[in-house]
Amino acid sequence: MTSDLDSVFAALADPTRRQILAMLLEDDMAVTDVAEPFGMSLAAISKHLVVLSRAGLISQEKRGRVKWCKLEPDALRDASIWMQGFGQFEAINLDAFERFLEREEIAGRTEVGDQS
Amino acid sequence: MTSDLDSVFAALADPTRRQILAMLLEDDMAVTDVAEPFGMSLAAISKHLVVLSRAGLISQEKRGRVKWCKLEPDALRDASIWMQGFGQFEAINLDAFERFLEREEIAGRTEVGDQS
DNA sequence: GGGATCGTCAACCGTTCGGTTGAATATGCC
DNA sequence: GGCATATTCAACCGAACGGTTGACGATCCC
Repeated sequence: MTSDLDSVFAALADPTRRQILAMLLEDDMAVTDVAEPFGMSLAAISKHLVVLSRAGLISQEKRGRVKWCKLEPDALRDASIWMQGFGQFEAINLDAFERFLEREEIAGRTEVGDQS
Repeated sequence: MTSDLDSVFAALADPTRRQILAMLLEDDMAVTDVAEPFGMSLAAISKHLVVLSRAGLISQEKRGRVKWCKLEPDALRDASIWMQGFGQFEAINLDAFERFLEREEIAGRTEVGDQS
């Protein structure tokens, strides 16, 4: 739900967003601090954070007037499982991968008749 | 180069393309056969294949008049390493991940002054 | 209350994306 | 040669993306 592959991969496809994730790997950060290293408006960063948030890759909690951003690495779990099914880079839970493919196929089929 | 994270993740962000990859997991396929299960024009599938090809996720070899599509799972390697650095889902080569982050950061910086 | 700070909203802009259709280019086969 | 098959090209379309700017709403603090 929160972390479907479409939104997760789309979120990861932007280098700014990947860099934000890498920054959050170190520690939680306020939006303004996230924006600081980028030569980009705060609004732009805010939008990137929305994308990451919708993909489930981060969570945001407002404390006072500052909104703290926190990495949510679990959202990468399904995506990672999906990818690992393709390469045999390391030992993989092939079972999980196959279940995942099935789930996605079903999701794809239901989507067709279910554009809300 | 061929498999930078931008293009790989962008390619994976589309469910049609992920399904194509899953199909190619079974066997190499001709373009027409790839297109068959999708309710979509051949031209659309052809474009998807270009995207996958540019991302390095598949290779295409023309034999006669039919062009065979082959999965190239190695292209997922870097992306997989990148992702695994975030979650501690399984035992990971953290070293590889850190080197990767650095490489990406450098690439990001050079891109700025280098829009050809 | 009032000014500064934090963050988002809304409108806009140019580009890319995912799809279509119709024409064009190979190639295979009789 | 000539027709069928396989695939791409080119032009077009609407929607989504990534960014900007300026106004706005909260919150902190004096």
